[in-house]
Order: sequence, then structure tokens, then C-alpha cells
Amino acid sequence: MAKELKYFTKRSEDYSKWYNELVVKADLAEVSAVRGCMVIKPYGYAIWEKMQRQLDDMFKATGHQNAYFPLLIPKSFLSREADHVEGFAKECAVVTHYRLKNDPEGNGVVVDPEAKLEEELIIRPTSETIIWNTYKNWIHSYRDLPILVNQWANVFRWEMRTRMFLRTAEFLWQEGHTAHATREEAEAEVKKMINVYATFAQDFMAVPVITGVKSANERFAGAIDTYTIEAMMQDGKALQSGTSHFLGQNFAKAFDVTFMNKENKPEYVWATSWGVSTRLMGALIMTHSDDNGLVLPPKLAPIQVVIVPIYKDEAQLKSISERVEPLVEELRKRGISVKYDDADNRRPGFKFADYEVKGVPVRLAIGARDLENGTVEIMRRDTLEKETVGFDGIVDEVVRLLDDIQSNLFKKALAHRESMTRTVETYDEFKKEIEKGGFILAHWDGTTETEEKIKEETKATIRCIPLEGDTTPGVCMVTGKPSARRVLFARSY
RNA sequence: CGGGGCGUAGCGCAGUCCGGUUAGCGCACCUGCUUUGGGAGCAGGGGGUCGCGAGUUCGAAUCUCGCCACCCCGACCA
Repeated sequence: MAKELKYFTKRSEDYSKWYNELVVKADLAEVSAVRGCMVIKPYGYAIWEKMQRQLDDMFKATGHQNAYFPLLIPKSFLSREADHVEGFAKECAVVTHYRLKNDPEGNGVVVDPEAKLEEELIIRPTSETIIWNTYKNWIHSYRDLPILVNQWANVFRWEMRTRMFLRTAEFLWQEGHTAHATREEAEAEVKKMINVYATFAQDFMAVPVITGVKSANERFAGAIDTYTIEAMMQDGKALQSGTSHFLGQNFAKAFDVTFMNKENKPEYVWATSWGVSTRLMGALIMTHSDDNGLVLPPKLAPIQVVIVPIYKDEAQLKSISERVEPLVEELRKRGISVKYDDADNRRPGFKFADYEVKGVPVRLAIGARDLENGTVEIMRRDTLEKETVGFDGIVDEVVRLLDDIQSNLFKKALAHRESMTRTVETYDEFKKEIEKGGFILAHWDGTTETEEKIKEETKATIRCIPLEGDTTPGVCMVTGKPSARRVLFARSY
């Protein structure tokens, strides 16, 4: 099976380059003509749609509804919450005019200087402000609460450096924005949603994650607490894959959103927000893929099974098709998405390689030889193992295999993470270990100064204070001051 | 914004140092024949503002100056 890599930079040679090539060659996305933006191609978008559908079901199951809010946000809204604006002010696209006109000098069109807006509009980097400005009108009584709303949308941040899926100027995401009568209820919502994300990542993406709380330094601008799921990529770097924020009453105060409680007294509303983005696509790619291309977990693969006929002439194709069509139907009845690729403008070898690059989990190949023997060749993308099995019972075999691939991918990713997670006691040890990549569990005194020092000297940040795991106290590896528990360090994307 | 790199066909690149035929190669594309159980072979064909602008020169992809774009490393990144 050792095959020359004709199309890829090896993963081990240049991880960045491998990733970029993979995204393009698996037909997921490409760099667009617009600075910092990305074109998501149909195949990539199909994966995103599967993620969307699953997440949306999970949101509905936890009592949420979808709504939609404007793309443009009056600049003044962003001045309301001081901490919040601090995190975004510098990185937003601003709309200043509302009209174009023909260039008097004949060079196409120019911005009409007459059409200057009195108040500039900001293209949303996130929607807290416009949503809380709206919630002010929706909320008057405790009877109006809770509001459990989610929005699927695009957002835009003028990032200085972009990478496909991981950090693009424009990206697609969902943002949940909930309003509650009590602190306890809001805090429970925050935890509930980070757990939804963790479940989704692990059960559907087959990406193991560590759930935890962000340090003060790393949390969302305007939040009291930020919960996160952190995944480890194959190169040992961490990827923040989803966040859930407890916003306290900060936005309620900034937008003056109060409700009358049962005692007829006004109170500020408690808020949460939570989101995952197309960055999850990056996590998916960087967790499972190999030197032959993309590897998709069956639950998110747009095509779960591809069937490739091998034939010499029309007559052979016809008899193969007659054999395959009932199989396709049978598989579809079992809820499996199947593609029967009988295109005659590509040779089988090309198709094999092509579906491997695209990460299709299971491939069936069937030719004249198989027709005679009553067999079919079956290959699994995760291990690239193939075997020839009897045609009868192939449906059950495919179902079993899809299941097995799904759990195998998770196990593999988990084993990789475990093997690259270490515990260290001293700062010297830390500095040495961080160079090898991966997660490091170490004691920290809880101060921003120490965190900054570590970041500056090692480029590692605190990914989170895990909710689970070893909670024994100790002393900070840098300052020797007391530490409540070990926290998770890594270099990150 | 700092450091480095790059810009030549749809994509990837050579040619630039040291100016001189008609600007070249691989992939992709088109046509034909043979092929089809792991990215087919042969033959033929199409496709170029050499990033943009100015300058030097008999002559510029090549030298000079200016500008622009993109990529990488930093800074930045709820």
C-alpha cells in the first residue's frame, strides 16, 4: 500500500503546507479574491451542513429557537459595553457610505462623498450588542424569561493573518444568546451548552476535547466566565473549538434591560452567549487526516459509501450496474448516503485516489471478477485496509464498518492526545517539554502576570482550567506560590 | 506595523545574477487511437498585458526608480 505522494506535501514535512493543500485538493475550500476570506466549495459546505443540522437538533432538544438579527450594527452600540468594545474595536470592518457613483474621470465607480453616513455601521464581529439592544424591547417581566435564541449567521473580523477555516476574516457560525431571570439559571445554561459542544465534538466529529474555564486573560471581552472545549491537532497544537460565555449582567446594564420580578421590583437580566464556527471544519481536518488526504468520521461524511464499478465495456458496466443498483437502494434504506460512481471519463484508479483524498469512509469496488465469484472489495478509509468479502451480507458489513470507523477515529485521536499530554513540576521542565508540542498540565498561581510571563517566554498559553481531572493543589511552577490545581498549557492556533 | 520571500498560461515553476532568435517546462485543458482491478500511454493542438507605471537602451521578463498584490515568521487574534 506504500504509495508515492504525488499530490501532497507530507504531513510530517510541513504541517501548514500539508493542511492548505489538503483543504484545496479535497475540494473543501479555496482562498478567495477578497482579502482574508475563503470560498467554501460544495463538498466542504456539505460537511458544514451536516454539522449544522446535528447541532441545530441538539439546540432544539435543549429548548432553543432560531432567529435572525441584522448584519450591520450602529457604531454607538459598540461603545456601550466598555470591556466588550476593547476586544473588537480595532478589528472591525466599518461602513461609512451608502452610495457609489460613476467616476467622473471614467475609472469605473467611486464612493459618492455626498453619501456619507451620519453614524457609521459596523459589520458584526459578533452580535451581543444588537441582540441586547433588541432584547430590551422583548423583556419586561419575569414571565418573558428565559429567552433561548440561537442565530446562524456570518460574522466578519479584520484579522491580520488568516488561515482557511481556522481564522478567516468572514466566517459562518451559530451564536446562542440567552436571557435569564437568575444568575443560577444563566450559569446552568452556560455549562449545559459547553457540554452540548463537547458531546457534538466527541460523538459526531470524533474529536476528543477537554472542557474547562478560560483564565481571565483569555476570556471573551465582556464575559465574567468563558467555558471552552480545547482539542489537540496532530501537530500537537491546541485549537479552541467552541466557547460558552457567562456574561453576568454586563450587557443588561449596558443596554438597560430589566424585568419586573415576582415582587414587582426591577432587576437586570442575566445573559449568556455561546458559539461554534466553521473553525470546527479545521478541527475535523487537522484531527483525522493523513498523507492520502481527508479522513471523515462517517457521521459527518457527505458521502459515506462510494461504489466504483470496474469494467472493460458497456456490457460489463451494465451487468455490474444491475448488481449494484439493488445494493444502493438497500443501503439508502438503512440511512446511508451512497454514491455509485459509474462515470466513464475517469479510470478506477483515479476514482480510488480521488475518494481517498475526499475522505469517503468506505469504498466498495466491484468488477467482472466479483460478479463471477459473488464478491465485492471493501476498503475502509481510516486504515486503508481492504478485503474481498461475499456480496451477500454486504449491507450489514458496511453498517458495522461505518460504526467501527467512527469509534476507531475517536480512539485514535484520543490516544494521540494522551500520548502528547504530560505533567510537569518545574518551569525548566516546562520550557523543555513545550518545545515538543502537546498539552502540558502544570501548576499556576492564578495571576495574569505569571500567565503573561509564560506566554512571552514560551509562546504557550493557558488553554483552560479543566473541569475534570487531577484537582490536587500544589505550587506554581514559576513563582512557587500556591496553586489550586493543575491547568492546561499549550501552544495554540 | 517590523523581518523574510514571491509575482512569468487555470495551477505549480524555470529563465532574471551576466539585456539579444519566435519566452520555456510539468500538471490541467481540447482532438484522435489504444487502454480501464490503484492517480493511463502515444500522437497532435489551444492558451501569455512576463504584477502595474515610469526610466535607461538599437533592443528589457532580465538593469534602475516608484507603486501594488500575495505568502511565511513576528506583533495581533472574545
